[in-house]
Formats: sequence, structure tokens, C-alpha cells
Amino acid sequence: MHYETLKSLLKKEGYSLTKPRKLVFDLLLNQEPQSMQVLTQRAIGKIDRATVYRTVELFERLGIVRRLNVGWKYKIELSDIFTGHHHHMYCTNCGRMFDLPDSPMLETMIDSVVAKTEFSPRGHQLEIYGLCASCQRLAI
Amino acid sequence: MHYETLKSLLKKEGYSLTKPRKLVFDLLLNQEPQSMQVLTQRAIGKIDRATVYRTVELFERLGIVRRLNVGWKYKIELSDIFTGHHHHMYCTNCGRMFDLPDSPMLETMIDSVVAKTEFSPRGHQLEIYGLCASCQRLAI
DNA sequence: AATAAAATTGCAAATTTGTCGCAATTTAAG
DNA sequence: CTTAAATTGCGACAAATTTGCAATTTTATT
Repeated sequence: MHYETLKSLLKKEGYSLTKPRKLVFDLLLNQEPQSMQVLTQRAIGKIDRATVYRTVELFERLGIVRRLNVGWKYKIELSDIFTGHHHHMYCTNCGRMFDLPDSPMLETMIDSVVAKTEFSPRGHQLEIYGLCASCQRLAI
Repeated sequence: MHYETLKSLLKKEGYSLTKPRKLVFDLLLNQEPQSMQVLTQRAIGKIDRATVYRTVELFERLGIVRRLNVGWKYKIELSDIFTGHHHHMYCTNCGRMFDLPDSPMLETMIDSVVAKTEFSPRGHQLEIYGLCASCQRLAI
């Protein structure tokens, strides 16, 4: 069912759903946000590094994935269309990412602060960083 | 007066305030967040590229600067200690960054959403992206 | 102020990350 | 099934970032 959505998003803009594109999509489906390093790593032997980059770039342009800014690098996850709008908590110790509970009120508040300005927002990202439950127990 | 704060933050952890470190600090003082490219560029003839990277990493570790995630890259700005806590709006057209108006209520709300989880937050970053006032007028 | 030890830096090389052109392959259209 | 267009793999390239190590600077001590 997600493949249908994917396919139609591509078709709509004149692109086709090829094997490499399906693979990149699969690498992202039901996963926590992935770094390019991991993506290219996992694609080895299947598709070329350049193709991974090109695909991610295309997917981002079409709104299929979004690029999350995390620490020094960025990670890729499927966009709101597939996952729903949400934010992340990033554990600076183990590097894992966790979803922040949804809060419509928070979203509203963000919008209203931006509305005070002359800026025309297209979206936003909130990242919480700190220690996840298990890393806290390890007492760094 | 900012130099005193800087010096004591370094001293506290056993580091000294050297000329290169002072330079990097100066490159950040009263500026909008800077990319590494610009930082290394501006340091040419004064200090080595590698030193800029090492200094930024040290500064981040000591909480002197923070790394802002912007688009695909990141930018560096002095931390809350020097600038006060605030968030940014990033213009995807011209690349400039603007401060979001302060909103204690927003901060409280973010904290309270995180408090519902087992995550132990050390901080957070909110980035709004879209078009700034002048780029809107140019109607991209 | 002189000196020795420790910390820091510059330099050059290595690695990693991301991009590009083009020929070979795959996909879409008829 | 054939052809045109789109896409991919491959290699080369360019940019960004890291690293080892010798030279320099800083700090602590006399």
C-alpha cells in the first residue's frame, strides 16, 4: 500500500519506480532515520553509491523523504506522508532516535510564534537531544 | 567581558585560551551562524583549517558554541551563554538565518512534552524553514 | 626571566563524503 | 518487439573532514 503511494508520487512528476528506488525506499521503511553512511553501506552489492545519493535527492525533492539534522550529520527518514508529522529525540550517547509524542498544541504554538514575523514558513523541525532511558542507566 | 567567560569555560576543563581559539571566537561573536566553509575561509593566513575544526569541536564539547542544523549542512554559533536561548528561521532561498521571537510558553510546552517520556533532555533545537520577507517579494 | 613539561598548532597526507560525465542498461510508449 | 527516453553503474573528481607527527606555544616551576 505504501508502494502505491510511492509510485504515484513518482509518476505524478514523471518518474518511474525502478528497482534501485524501491530498494532505497525499503531501506527506510519502518526504520529509525538512517545516515547516508548506513544507507550506502546497506546498498553495497545491490546499487551504486551514486545512485543512493541521487535517489535520496530525488525523494527529498518530491517530498518522499525528509532530511533530519542530527548532530554533525543528517539522517533520512520517510516523510510525513508515510509516518505522520512528528519530531525526534536524539540520544547523544548511542546515536539512536526516538519519536517525540505528538502534541497538536505544540504545533499550534510554533505556528503562532512564527506568525508574528514576516517569515513564510514551509515547515519546521524540532530536535531534542540528551540521553535515552537506557543510556541514562549506564550513567555516562 | 565575553573573553573572561570564554577563558573561564576553557580553564575549568584544563584548556588555555590561545590565539587561534580567540580568533575562532571572534569570528563567531556578534555574527549570524557561520558555516565551516566561511569560518575556514576567514581563517586563511591566520590559522590552519585543521585548527578551526579542532577548535570548533572543542568549543562544542565545552558548550561554548552550538552546531545548528541547517538544510544539508550545519552552522556554528556561540551558545546560549553568550547569546541567550533562541531559535532560528532559515531562508531556503538566500540561506540567511533569522532569530525567532522568544516565547517562554513555547519553551515550557516543549519541556512538558519531553517530560512525558523517559528521555533526559540536555537541550533542543527548533528550526523553521521557508522564505524570508525579502525572498518572498522576489517571488521565486 | 629562564627552563622544562605539557598542550597546542601547522603541515601534509589520508579518509570520507558527495558530485559528475558518459557509456551501458533498463523502462516506457507505440 | 522496437525505439526513444530515463536511469544506472562506473570511474574519476572535488570538497569536506580527520589524523599523525614534528615544530611551536603556553603553563608551571624555579
